Amino acid sequence: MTVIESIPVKSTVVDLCKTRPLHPRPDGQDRYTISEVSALSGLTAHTLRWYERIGLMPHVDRSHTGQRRFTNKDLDWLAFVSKLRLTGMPVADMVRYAELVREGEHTFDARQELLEQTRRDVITRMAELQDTLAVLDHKIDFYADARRASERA
Amino acid sequence: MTVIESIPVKSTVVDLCKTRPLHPRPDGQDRYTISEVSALSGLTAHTLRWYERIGLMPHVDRSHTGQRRFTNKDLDWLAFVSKLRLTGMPVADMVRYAELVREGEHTFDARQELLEQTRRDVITRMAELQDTLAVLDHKIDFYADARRASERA
DNA sequence: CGCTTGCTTGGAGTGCACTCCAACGTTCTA
DNA sequence: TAGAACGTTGGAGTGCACTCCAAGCAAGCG
Repeated sequence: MTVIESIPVKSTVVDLCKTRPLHPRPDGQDRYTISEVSALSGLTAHTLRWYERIGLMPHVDRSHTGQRRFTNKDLDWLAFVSKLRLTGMPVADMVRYAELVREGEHTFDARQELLEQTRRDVITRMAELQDTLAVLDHKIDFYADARRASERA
Repeated sequence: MTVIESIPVKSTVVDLCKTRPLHPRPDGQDRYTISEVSALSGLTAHTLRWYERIGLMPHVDRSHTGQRRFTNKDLDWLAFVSKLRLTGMPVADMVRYAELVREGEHTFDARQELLEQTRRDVITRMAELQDTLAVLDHKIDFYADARRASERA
């Protein structure tokens, strides 16, 4: 009951590059409206515009009337950004990373360092969560025991 | 290099109840000022007052002039609350839990359910973090490879 | 063509969890 | 007993990450 479930560790080798449809449309016909991207990415249209404004998106292509048309590349970037958000990385740091990407290949080292720091933060956070699990289980057991005792009475 | 370090799983049996000084002062002489509690708990004095105001602390004892005097019991509660914070539980939910505690033993079931939901959330979050780790490692490896390639050149 | 739905903008608003302020009273140390 | 350091309050302010608004074009359908 108290046993800590081992988190199923995904196979480390990335084997999903071909197994799921990476892009709804093939390159060349990849011009998505903001609401399509919203549905695909899980981010609201508001958030997509805001990401662009703060520099977390490279400038998005526009139709002849000025409406946004996102590409497959934009979709990939948003997927990566969403992963970074899940790590708990602050938006300001993600903007910093986006700037480094814009600056070109000479920023590879800085980008690697940023990601390695993020990785360390994730490891730390996982250890914290593991600790809280022990406390939670301890309390849950206490209440479960109390229930059993009262049922016997 | 890409291998996911297994998070050291703490022994589940709680063996720390006696091994570290649980309370700086023995019961009976346990009257701590707010700044002492701040130092002991890692929470600021501001936050301690705020916790009391919103009902996340039971009402704290006062000196004859109205200054707060915290007890060992208060310290224990704060330690538990800090653990709950680390789970990512919103403050509003922690206040709900505190209310249940104030209402007495007939809320054991509700408290257990609240903690079990929190436990599920923690497990989910850990899985998310594990996923981000795979993406992070993938990118880090890419940059490391690029560096090795440029060094050979 | 008209209608509905969608997209545009700058700027303002929201919710959370603190964090700080002013103006004062208390406690400790020399 | 002076002075520094600490404590009190209600209420206002901060930083983050969105989230929404109004007013006005744009796009797709019968």
